[in-house]
Amino acid sequence: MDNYQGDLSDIIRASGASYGTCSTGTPSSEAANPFSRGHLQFSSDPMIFSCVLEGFNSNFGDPFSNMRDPFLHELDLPPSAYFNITTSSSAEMSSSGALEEATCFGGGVVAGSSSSSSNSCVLAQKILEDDDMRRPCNSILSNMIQISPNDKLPISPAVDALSRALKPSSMVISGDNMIDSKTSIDHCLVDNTEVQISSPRNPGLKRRKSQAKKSICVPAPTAPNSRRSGEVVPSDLWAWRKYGQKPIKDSPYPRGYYRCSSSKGCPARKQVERSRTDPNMLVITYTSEHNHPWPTHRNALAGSSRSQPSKNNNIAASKNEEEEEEESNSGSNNVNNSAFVREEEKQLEMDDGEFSDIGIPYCKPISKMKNSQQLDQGLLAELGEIEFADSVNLLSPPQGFDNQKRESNTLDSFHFFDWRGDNSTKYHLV
DNA sequence: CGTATTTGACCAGCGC
DNA sequence: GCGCTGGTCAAATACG
Repeated sequence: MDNYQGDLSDIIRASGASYGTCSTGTPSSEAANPFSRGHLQFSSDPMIFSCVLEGFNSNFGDPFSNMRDPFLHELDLPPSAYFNITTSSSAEMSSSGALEEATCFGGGVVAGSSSSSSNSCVLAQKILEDDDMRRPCNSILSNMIQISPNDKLPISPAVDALSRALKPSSMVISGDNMIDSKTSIDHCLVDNTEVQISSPRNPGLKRRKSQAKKSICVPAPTAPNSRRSGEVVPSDLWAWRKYGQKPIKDSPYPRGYYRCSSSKGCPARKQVERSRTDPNMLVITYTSEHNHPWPTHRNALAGSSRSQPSKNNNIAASKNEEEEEEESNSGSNNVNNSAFVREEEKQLEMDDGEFSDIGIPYCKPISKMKNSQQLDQGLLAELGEIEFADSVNLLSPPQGFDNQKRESNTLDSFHFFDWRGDNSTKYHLV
């Protein structure tokens, strides 16, 4: 059981602000490792994407269980390589409320197309197995690729390969042959887009003892998510309690220290600080592992951060966000879609007879779809801005947690990532 | 009143 | 050994 502590790397998240679809695949020959393979695929239509996760539990009954991304056959990836790719919209795209985002952990290939906009932003992270954690679900984010509009910087060999793989309608980011953990490239181009690579292995940051760390970089939410400081921290599935804040040398931004409050005595820590190079990005460093399963019931988060809105606050906050976004995005017409989603999710909730006891909003889990055919374009067109972010239901849970989760099945992923702000997705509430 | 956050103090690792 | 810096503790404070 300890071998599969839930962690960020256990998550697959896919979201589409406007339309999206996601399906899960069956175990392949690598079934022994439920995270052995997976990929996300975006269609050329910026409004539609799909994700296919291979090597996952077949309980989802996905008719596309045997589907494999053709790119998979072209890549020989070690099982220890993990990827996270996030594509987010440009300013123009976000102004219309559109966002594409996908995260794939667990090894394999991440494939997909960015939005049709030439200045779309892609954030990809290559995750390599940490020396200290030779387990499938414990990986270290060793590299980060951020693609943002910039046509001034020279292309580098490593991401030249990336750029070749990143086609307008289909892009593939593969593993070790692209960028390894020792990559020192800072910038390069992909389709006239700057690719910024940063590594958490900052020589200026000394390690306390020899703790394994995983660092990720996420867009900094813009909506206040913290009580006093105004600092905003994207929340995740775990409950974190802030226990300290320190100014960091050579950085104008302080670093916040958080410990897991989901379980008493959990050694998991995370540090949140703004990127020195891009204040719009947050660098989150996870230290140690959780010694407990994911919180399976809202009560398990009793000690969660106050900055994470409670159920009523969630609704209110979401409404406010929608209102704010509607105000800022004059072209957006998502109100009706939101209502539709609520009804849809209400029905799902009733069908499953769950979630009602915890009284919290949740993102529609992909596994609750009767089958992936429900994800056809027509339905998705109505779903509007729904985000398929229920990583827990989407993914096979970590080994050992499977039964527990099936029993409780009340795990809510609402807080897995609370990517608010101009370029973030929106949660739709029940 | 319970809980989360803030913040100064303290501790530990590392380089000189 | 000393100083610097990062990480943690815990009392004070704020919030619901």
